[in-house]
Amino acid sequence: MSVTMADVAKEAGVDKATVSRVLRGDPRISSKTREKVWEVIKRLEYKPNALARGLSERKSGLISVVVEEQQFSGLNRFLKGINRIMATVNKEPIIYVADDFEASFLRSRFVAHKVEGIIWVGSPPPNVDFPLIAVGETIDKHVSIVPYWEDLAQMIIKLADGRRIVFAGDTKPNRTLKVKLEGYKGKGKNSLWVCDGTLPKGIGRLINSNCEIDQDSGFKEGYFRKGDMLLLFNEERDFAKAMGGYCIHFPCFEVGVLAAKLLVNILRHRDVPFKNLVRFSIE
Amino acid sequence: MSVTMADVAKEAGVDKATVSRVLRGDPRISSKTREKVWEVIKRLEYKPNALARGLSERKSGLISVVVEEQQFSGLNRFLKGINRIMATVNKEPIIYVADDFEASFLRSRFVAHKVEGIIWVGSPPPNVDFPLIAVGETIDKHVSIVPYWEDLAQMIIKLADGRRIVFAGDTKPNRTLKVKLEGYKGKGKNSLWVCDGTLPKGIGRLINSNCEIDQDSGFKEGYFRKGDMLLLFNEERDFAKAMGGYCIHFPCFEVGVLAAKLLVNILRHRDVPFKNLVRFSIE
DNA sequence: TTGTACGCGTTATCAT
DNA sequence: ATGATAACGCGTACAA
Repeated sequence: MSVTMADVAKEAGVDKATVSRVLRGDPRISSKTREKVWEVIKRLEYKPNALARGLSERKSGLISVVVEEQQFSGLNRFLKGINRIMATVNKEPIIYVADDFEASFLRSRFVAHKVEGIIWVGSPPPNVDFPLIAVGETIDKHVSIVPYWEDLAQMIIKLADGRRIVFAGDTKPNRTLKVKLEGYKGKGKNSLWVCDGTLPKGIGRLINSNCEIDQDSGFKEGYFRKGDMLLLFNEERDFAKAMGGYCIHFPCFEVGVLAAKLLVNILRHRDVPFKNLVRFSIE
Repeated sequence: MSVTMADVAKEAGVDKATVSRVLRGDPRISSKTREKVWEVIKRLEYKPNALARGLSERKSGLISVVVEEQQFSGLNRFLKGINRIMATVNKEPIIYVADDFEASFLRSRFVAHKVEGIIWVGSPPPNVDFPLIAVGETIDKHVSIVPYWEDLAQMIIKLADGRRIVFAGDTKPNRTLKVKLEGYKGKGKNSLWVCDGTLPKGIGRLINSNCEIDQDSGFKEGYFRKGDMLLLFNEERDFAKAMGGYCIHFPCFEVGVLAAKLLVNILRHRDVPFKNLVRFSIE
């Protein structure tokens, strides 16, 4: 049996209500009793029961983080960002990596636990009746955090400067980015190439730069020419560097912090910007 | 105001207690009232309040997942595994990526929320008074899931067969693995080499296999020879393949499932194996 | 088979 | 400035 408010009250010789007031920093409590109560609280190592508090206050101190996209790399940094903020406001994040789950299932869980708000990475279902931060897509009627794809595409195009753009590595560009890059015309045709599975032949020559390029490769797929621009993502920075390519970086931690802050502000009924763009960087 | 048990009771013309019993599958309820009650429950979309239930039952339906190691790649798969199991037993995982947090802080949160158990990736503090599954290290008096480093080291050594072992890529081998590999002696000295930052010169030649190896490189660091064995981790499988190296794979999803199952069994007071080894695979 | 009444640990509304 | 008491929503021993 853990120590309750009643225990503290009895030990301090006051009423439960007084303990509650001390705990919540009620100003109209004499500093004498306040000190006495705090002393007992610490001595008995009393910790308020969040369930009882929640039941009484009609809020749980729980928020939920739903991550749809299994491929979301940098999840640890993202969650760390969320933790960083939520810890300061005494809210615990319940996590769901949800490729598997029906929206209705999740909803019933959230309703049951009186979750106060949701951070949803991916496409939240329509008509969510919780405070919601959507990460990744712009959602009508919800605050959203969206990668600034347009900006990224333009950075890439500018950097490419006519060279063929080649994506390699385990993380591939998503559909949105590919669409944004569709307009790009480098020299020759096939000015954008997303490798799947294996690295293009010839890519090693970037490193051994004294070698000649395959004469027959041209702009054909399957061959990497020295003039091509190589692009990788987050985790493969070492390879990008080693191969003289570029690495696209998405600030997952910062986005986690932002999402958490936005949600906290919503819970406090403050105004928040509806659409929040996050810039990539290219290194 | 959400619909409560009392609402259901009134609507169905029975007592709250009866509704509660129906909900909990109490066998001594007439099938007639049971059906009636279920009908109302569904019609009103009644969802039991987890806070009230928890307060009454003295358990919250919450467990916690603490991930210490910021570098833990495959976190999404791991969490997905945990979700998969926990969803079947109606437990919600609270997540903490905890490099930042004091153990005492975490403890107070867990006590407050009446967390039923913890899955801790990394090194849990001593004297945790929660049911605990430790992932990554063997902890006295706690059930643990540990990577089978010994086995991995031996697989690597066997595969290397005298070749120099070279780790490249953004994910590096940890201390434990390096220690296990210390005994390995390949041809020449420096038979193990962990690249940091940039890829070794010469690595590209693996792909362009018609090139000659740098004559002056020998076993010196900074140069990759054709005879070397290249090793990468999880996310960099494409590169490993492309470069004729190997990729070490740790089954994060399965470990998540295992951790969750073990914890559930502990909560049900079943016997569980104390030390659970998880094998790597090399592809 | 079902209803009554109390307890779970807080917060909030009255009093005093 | 503080105490008494009624919610909050559910489970359960006891009674019927």
